[in-house]
Amino acid sequence: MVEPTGDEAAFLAEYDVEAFERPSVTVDVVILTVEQHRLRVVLVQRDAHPHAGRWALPGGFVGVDESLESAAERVLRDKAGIEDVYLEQLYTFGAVDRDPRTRVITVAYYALVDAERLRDGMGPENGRRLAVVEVPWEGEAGGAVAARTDDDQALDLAFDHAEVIGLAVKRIRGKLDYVPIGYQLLPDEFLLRDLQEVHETVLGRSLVKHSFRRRMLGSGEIEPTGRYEGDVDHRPAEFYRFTHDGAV
Amino acid sequence: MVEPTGDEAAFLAEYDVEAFERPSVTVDVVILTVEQHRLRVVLVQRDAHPHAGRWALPGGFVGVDESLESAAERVLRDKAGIEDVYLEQLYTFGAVDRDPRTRVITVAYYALVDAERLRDGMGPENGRRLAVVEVPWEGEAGGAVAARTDDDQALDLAFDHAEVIGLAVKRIRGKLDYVPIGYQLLPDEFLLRDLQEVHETVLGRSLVKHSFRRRMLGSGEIEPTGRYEGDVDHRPAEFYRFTHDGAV
DNA sequence: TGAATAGTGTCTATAAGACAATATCCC
DNA sequence: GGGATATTGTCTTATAGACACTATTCA
Repeated sequence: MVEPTGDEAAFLAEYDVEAFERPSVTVDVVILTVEQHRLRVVLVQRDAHPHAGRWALPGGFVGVDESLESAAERVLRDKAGIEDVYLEQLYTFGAVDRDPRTRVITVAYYALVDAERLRDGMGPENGRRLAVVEVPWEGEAGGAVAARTDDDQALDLAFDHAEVIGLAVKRIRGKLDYVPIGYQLLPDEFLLRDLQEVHETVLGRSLVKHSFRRRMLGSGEIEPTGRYEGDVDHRPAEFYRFTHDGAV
Repeated sequence: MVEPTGDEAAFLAEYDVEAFERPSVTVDVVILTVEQHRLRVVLVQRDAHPHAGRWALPGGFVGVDESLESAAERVLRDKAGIEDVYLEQLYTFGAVDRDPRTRVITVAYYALVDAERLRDGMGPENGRRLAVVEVPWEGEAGGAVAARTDDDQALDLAFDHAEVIGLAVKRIRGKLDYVPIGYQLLPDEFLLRDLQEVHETVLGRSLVKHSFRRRMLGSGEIEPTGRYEGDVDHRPAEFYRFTHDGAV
């Protein structure tokens, strides 16, 4: 430890004039889920300028006494009413003019949530909705995506959020192949058919059933529960659960 | 466009009290290279508190009128004397206490550079050096790494930079398998032996020669030049170059 | 029995590791 | 020729797609 004066002087010397004016820092969260074979994202409608009326990712400013992850968790809790979900940092967007008001750097996170946990309060009457994500590119090409209503009406996205959501899609497409993240989008017990549907929806392409089963069962990431679906007019499928062994 | 007053009012309303005090934002760049079968990183010695004397990643504050990427390029130019290199954003570190002076959020980037371009001015007498990165984990497990001199002396790393460098190693280990980034660490023309050495050094494990050749040649990412090494006491190897076709 | 979906067998193609052979240079 | 490294051949194993077959439920 050194005397405060020296500390301060050294700090100011390093902190050059150009940087004296500080950018604002926000977090934006791409909350993704899969429902009805469609990839969906939570959007909130802006009521203030700029981009009033457009749809944006839930976000908020980062307080000086909270970590980035805490800020993202706060946004999830306050703006989407969910807690304890898979949450990862995505990318930090820092173009100078991305917010017309002032310089705002945003640290984007993405969350994966079981659709059942997002049911409540997601109607447009609350100024938020679960929009359909339309991905105009294949594989992991990347790029902006579009948001639509269930009736296929286009939703105007605010700021650079079309790019942010696009990057989240690209990221999870890449991760799906080697990290067991599919179970974040499903309830605790699920059918292999459901898991395959989630994978197909995220990847945007169909998968070969037998290969998919072989890989999932051979990975040790899932295990049969011994319980079977009922009330169907065909052979009932078995429920599986994630072991969480392969993930740790 | 709306009248400035309304704009300002709406902005302030959104910008709640907690966030009034803004964090500082910096960029830190993990400049990696491979030399003598060792992974290396550019470090600069701190002369001011905190962590005076310790070794840190080159970094700097982000100006309010420059993008994050521009800031990272400025750091590369000013603190390492290099330009036009492979540069990608790595992760944003935002723990509340990661800098004891004040709240500093840092956006980390990593750069991959051919060792030949880093030769000049990298002696410790300039307060910078090309340190050896020692990775204590296998595969993509991740975690902090250590920095050492060529004589195996440990170098104290400042702040959370051991974690930052570790994440950069994890990231490029993951990317190496499906993105042609090896050529960023080599001159324009190279031997397959050199490319394999770079891959082995980055991955921290040895590779099977025949399989490596098959994969690289079959990928279409590299092509033979027709030129061969000389002055060796064995069969000379052919030089190859990257096609840049597979990358675009 | 027929419709529908679950779950399995098997063949082929592809990619990687193991092992070995051949090629080319210098001494 | 002998030593050293480059380059190629071939066998085996593992994995994924293609295709087909069996299993189970309900109407």
